[in-house]
Amino acid sequence: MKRSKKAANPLEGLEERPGFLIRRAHQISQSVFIEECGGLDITATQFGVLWVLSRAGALDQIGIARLLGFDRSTTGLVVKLLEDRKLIVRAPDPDDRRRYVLRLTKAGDDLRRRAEPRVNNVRKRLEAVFTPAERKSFAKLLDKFTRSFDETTRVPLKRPT
Amino acid sequence: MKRSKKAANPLEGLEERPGFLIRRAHQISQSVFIEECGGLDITATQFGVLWVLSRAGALDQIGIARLLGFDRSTTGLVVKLLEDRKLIVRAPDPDDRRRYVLRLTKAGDDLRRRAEPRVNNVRKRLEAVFTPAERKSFAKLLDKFTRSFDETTRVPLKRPT
DNA sequence: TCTAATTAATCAGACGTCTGATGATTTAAG
DNA sequence: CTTAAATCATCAGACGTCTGATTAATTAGA
Repeated sequence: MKRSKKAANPLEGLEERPGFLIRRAHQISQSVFIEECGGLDITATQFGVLWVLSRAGALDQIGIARLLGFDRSTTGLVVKLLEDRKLIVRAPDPDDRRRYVLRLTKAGDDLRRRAEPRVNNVRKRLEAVFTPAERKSFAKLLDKFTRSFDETTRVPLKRPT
Repeated sequence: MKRSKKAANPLEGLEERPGFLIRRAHQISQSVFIEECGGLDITATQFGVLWVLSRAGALDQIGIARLLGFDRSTTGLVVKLLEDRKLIVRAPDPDDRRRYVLRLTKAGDDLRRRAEPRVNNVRKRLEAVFTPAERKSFAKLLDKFTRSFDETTRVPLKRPT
């Protein structure tokens, strides 16, 4: 009997590695977002900033980073992009001259409002592959996973519980 | 009774959005990888290429992309990087002049071998937050999720089952 | 008070990722 | 055989992401 040098599946075990699967899941969720929000010319990251500003009111860059778990540098770049597109405005904070206070403009809030239903659609599409029980379990496990590592990241998430 | 304009948690619901949690999980898994493999100067993506070449033997860029689910352009850039570092070599395929056949060099395989235990450690660390049952469930759900969307991605994964 | 640690923002540099386009080659259809 | 479609590689351009450094401002400690 011949011993085949390469097994039928040379990549055995790949589909069990959490790192690999998470990367793939992220790739998928990004592409569904782009698909759904294509016409609006907005990315998931950018929407996150608009969304958090509409929910939390005025914030500085670090505030946004803490709520969304973005890196400080990343946040700075995204904010600059949104400011250039006049979707947000920056004003120096009179009480702390290191800071700039960010707010949504009318255009920014309009875009956020138009995007919101599409973003909900993204969620629906992503969750559609699961049964209700699976959906719940998936969210719970992801939540546990991310919370467990929160403190080890450069920007620990500021969240309840 | 006062109705407060902003709830205690203005970001309610964020931690249930799969897109958000997946992004965060990816961020975490990347940073654990870097932490663990820091000294070796290799990223998860680069390791993926070394790993797949050691498992599947010689491949062209598209072959790698299909096995790992990388974009063609991404693969091209990563391959170039590894080639510059002399971890892989490219040779024109005599049977198809559009292709280049990629192989690990000795240095590339050495690096892969040194990285492997650390990569296993990454996995252990990521999974350590779960009970065995949760671990299994998490992998299963991620697998179902990624498989379900496979065909909608630019590079559908070539995998068994 | 004066210094030291902390914090906000920014920048340079590197890598990953995708889109859309192009050129070269191979394969399939007439 | 010749043309059209598919395939591989590559490039330009854009955005996201992180690291490490710097500058400016605030806060805490001696």
